[in-house]
Amino acid sequence: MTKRSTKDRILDASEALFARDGSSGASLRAITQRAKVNLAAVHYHFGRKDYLLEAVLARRLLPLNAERIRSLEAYQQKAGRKKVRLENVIEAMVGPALRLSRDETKGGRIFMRLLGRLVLEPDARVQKLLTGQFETVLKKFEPALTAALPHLEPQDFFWRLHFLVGSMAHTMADSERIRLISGGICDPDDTEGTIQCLVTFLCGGLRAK
Amino acid sequence: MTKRSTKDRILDASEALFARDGSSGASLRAITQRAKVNLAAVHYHFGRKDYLLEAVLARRLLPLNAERIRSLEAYQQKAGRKKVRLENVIEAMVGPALRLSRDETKGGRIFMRLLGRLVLEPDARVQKLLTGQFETVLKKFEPALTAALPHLEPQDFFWRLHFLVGSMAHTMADSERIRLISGGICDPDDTEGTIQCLVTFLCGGLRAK
DNA sequence: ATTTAATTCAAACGTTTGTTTGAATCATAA
DNA sequence: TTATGATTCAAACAAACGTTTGAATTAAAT
Repeated sequence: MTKRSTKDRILDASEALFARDGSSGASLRAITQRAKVNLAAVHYHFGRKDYLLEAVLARRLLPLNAERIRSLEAYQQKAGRKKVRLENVIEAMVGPALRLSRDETKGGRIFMRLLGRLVLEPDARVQKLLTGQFETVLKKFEPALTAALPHLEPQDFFWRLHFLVGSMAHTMADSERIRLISGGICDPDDTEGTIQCLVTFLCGGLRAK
Repeated sequence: MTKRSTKDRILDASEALFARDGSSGASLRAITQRAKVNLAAVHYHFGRKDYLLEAVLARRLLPLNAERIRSLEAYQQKAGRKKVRLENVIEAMVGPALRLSRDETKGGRIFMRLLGRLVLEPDARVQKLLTGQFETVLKKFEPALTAALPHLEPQDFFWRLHFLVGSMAHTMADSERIRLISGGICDPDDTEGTIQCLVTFLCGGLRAK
C-alpha cells in the first residue's frame, strides 16, 4: 500500500470537515490535523482557504458531469434515430450522481452533503462554479428532455426541472434521514433501488397533467 | 411607528445573517451591529449563540406548522366523511410553507434559506428541533396521505415523501436560481402559480406507476 | 422621591482564526 | 558529493471570535 500524497490527504480531510462543519465552520487547523499534515501545507499547495474549497469541488464535479453526459450519449446511441425514453434521460441525469453519492471510495455521501450545503451558500466564486457546471449539463440534456416532454410549456418545463433538482439533491445529500423517518423501512444503501424509485417519482411528476 | 424591541431586532438581524453566512459564518458582532444593539445584549437575552439560533427557528416554525395542520383540518371538514383529495393534502403541506417563504413581513425568503441550510447542519440541538417539528406534522398528515395513496407500498410511500420534501425545500430556499436557469421565463414571485405548479408535480410523482 | 429590578453599555477576557515567515528537511540532478 | 529546487516544519502574526464583567442607565414599583 502506497501512502497518499500530501495534496490528496488535505483534499480528503477538507472534504470531510467542510461537509460536516460547513465551509466557515471547518478550521484549517482541524483539517491539517486530520490530514496529518503541517498547517502551512495548505497555503503552500492551495494558496488560500477559498481555493482549497474550489479544489475539493472540482475534483469530484468534473468527472461526475462527464459521466452524466457519457451516459446520456450511450442511451442516445442505443435509441438510434428514435428519441430516448424519458426514464432513460432521467436515469442518465440522476443515476451517476446517486451512484457517486453512494461510492465511498470517491467521497460518497460526504461529498454530496458538502455539495448540498454549498448550493445555498452565497459565496460568489462557489456559486459561479456550481451554476457553471449545472448549465453545462443542462445544455446537453435540454434537447432530449424537451423531446421526451413535448406537451410541456417552457414555464412548466423549467419549474419541474427545478423540482427535480431539489429531490435529487435532497436524496444525495441526506442519506440517513430517510432511514430515520421511515422507521427503518427504507434503506438508502440500496443504491439501485433508490435510483429506480427516484426515477419513477420524477418521471411521474414531469409527465403530470 | 413604534420601534421594535431589542429582542426582536436581534432576532431579525440573526435571521438575515445566519441565512446569508451560515450559523458559524455569522458573527455576533455583525449581528449586533446590524441590529443596532450592544454586543452583550445577545447574551443577556438569549444566553448563548446556540440558543439564539434556536429562538430564530422557533419564532417561525411553530406558527408555520400550526397553519399547516389548520389547513389540513379545514380540507378534512370540507370533505365530510369522504377522504380528502391528494391535491388538497399536498396543498395543505406545501402551501403554507411556500406562502410563508414569499411573505417578506414574516421572514420570507430569508428564513427559508436559513431553514434550507440548517437541514444539512449536523448540530444535534438543531437537528432534534427540526426533525421533531417535521414528525409532528407527519403524524397529522400520515393518515390522510395513506388514504389518498392506497396503492403505495410503505417503502415507496416514505421514499416519495422524502422526494417531496426535497422539491419543497429547494423551491422555498432558493427562489432566485429558477429565474436564472429559466432565463426569466419562471417567476418565483408568483406565489400561487408556483404552489399550483409544485402541487401538480408532486401529485404526479406520488401517484406514479 | 426612593428603592428595586431590568436593561444597556464600554471594555476587557482568553481562544481561535487565517495567514506569513524563515529555517530545516527532503528529493533530484549534476 | 555537492548543489538546487521542492517540500515540510515550528513558531509567530494580527485580527476576529464568543463570552464575561461590573458599572451606568432606564423603567417600574413602593
